[in-house]
Amino acid sequence: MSLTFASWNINSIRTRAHLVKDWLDRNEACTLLCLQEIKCEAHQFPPLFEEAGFHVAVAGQKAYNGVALISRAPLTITTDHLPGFESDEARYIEAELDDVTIGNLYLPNGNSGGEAGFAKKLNFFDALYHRARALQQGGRSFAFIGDYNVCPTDEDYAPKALSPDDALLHPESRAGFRRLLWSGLTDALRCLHPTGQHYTFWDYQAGAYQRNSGLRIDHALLSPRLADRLTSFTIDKDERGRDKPSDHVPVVVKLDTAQSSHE
DNA sequence: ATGCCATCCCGCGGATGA
Repeated sequence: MSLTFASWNINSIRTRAHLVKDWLDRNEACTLLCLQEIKCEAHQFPPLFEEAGFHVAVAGQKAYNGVALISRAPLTITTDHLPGFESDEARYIEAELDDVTIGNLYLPNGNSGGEAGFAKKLNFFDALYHRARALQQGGRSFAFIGDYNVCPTDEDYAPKALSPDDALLHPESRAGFRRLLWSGLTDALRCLHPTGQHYTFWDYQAGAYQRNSGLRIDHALLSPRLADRLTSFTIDKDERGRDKPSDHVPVVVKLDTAQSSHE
């Protein structure tokens, strides 16, 4: 069957629960929404989604980070942390939806905390690579979607939107992303739109959105069989223009019906 | 120019974000 799923760094779900609910109501084809930076613990997650019939799974923590899944279909949670990422920070939750495994991730920014902070970012990339290998070896179709906090190439950020030494541009950050591609994953946006500016984040400061001074940092990486089913990747840029928006916008992946195997 | 803006915390300014 076809499958549509999405990712949105919401920058506090308690502040923007109504925006998410409105978005879900206008995007009925979206089966699963992956959220990052919910910035609360599970018991603080707004109840309106479950009250409206959605299935909700939360890996939360106080004040910072936190990821969640909001689904129209029942989910099986496989893990609420990324194996091999040695941290208590809530940055990963993974679920099975039919025959597809979805990993929802919030990668460390890497600009704070000095060398240890940047090492944490690289550690997450390394753990994600090993998670990909494990899922591949288990024969699973999977997608890693979320806020990767990396601009993969110079085409993925507006001139002067970041300082040249920013952790989002660091060669080792980009190498971590490329290593996932080399393991066989497909960058869904670049598969369909090989060139051009396709930003997913605009800073709150200095009129970045009005100047289109953005970044492409929210990505979906697809395993080979899912990449074969990819039909569209859309960036819901209009959400950035709403009242009190997140600084990120939703990205939506559509997959066609799986082909049945012959012989 | 490392601020501009926005979130969180049992706040009264600081850490974090990217």
